[in-house]
Amino acid sequence: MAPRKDGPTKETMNRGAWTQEEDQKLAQCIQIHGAKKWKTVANNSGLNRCGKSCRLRWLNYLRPNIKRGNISDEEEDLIIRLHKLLGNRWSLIAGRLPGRTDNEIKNYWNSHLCKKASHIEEKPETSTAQETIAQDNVVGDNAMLENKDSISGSLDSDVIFNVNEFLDFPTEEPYVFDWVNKFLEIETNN
DNA sequence: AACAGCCACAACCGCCTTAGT
DNA sequence: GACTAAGGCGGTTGTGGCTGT
Repeated sequence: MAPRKDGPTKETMNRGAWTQEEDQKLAQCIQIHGAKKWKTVANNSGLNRCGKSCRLRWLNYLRPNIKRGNISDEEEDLIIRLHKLLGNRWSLIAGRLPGRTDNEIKNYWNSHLCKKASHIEEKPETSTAQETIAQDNVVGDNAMLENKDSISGSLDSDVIFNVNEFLDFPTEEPYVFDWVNKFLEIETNN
């Protein structure tokens, strides 16, 4: 590692909850520099925050089209199913839920659904074939993701499906639940 | 009213990946 | 190809608010 340039250090960096004023400054700076160059944004915003912190604040709270709170039953169900399929890949799961962030889903999972899901696990009679399929595919998830440019199937499962269909659906509202329905159809057709 | 315990959520930390030189 | 900085992600922690005693 090269020696660090002078600048705000961990000790001098502003930390903790964001104020309205900071949010405004950040939003203005992102308008100018874009929501990508976080180092530049952090340096030019006048905020004594690191790029990571700015990024997180923008992605989770200031970004347009963010939905806050009130996760619907449908969304909850979708999260549970996606989690079965993808595991703790929060950003991927969030990508299937328009307006929701990975942090929000992660928090929601840890505080609400974790117990709920484990409770469901304890009742094997309620688990369905599609859940079994999902479990199988979680195992091969990494490999599948690496090959997501090609049509691939699960190695150990009888079920063959197109990874692109699972990961590259449009995230506009009506399509999201179609995606789940499509997923469920696999089980129905078996 | 005061306190303790619990819960939800915002933010930070550390690791890994990617892009640039 | 090696190295560095920055971005991205998931895990974890800190804290404020709520509820029960």
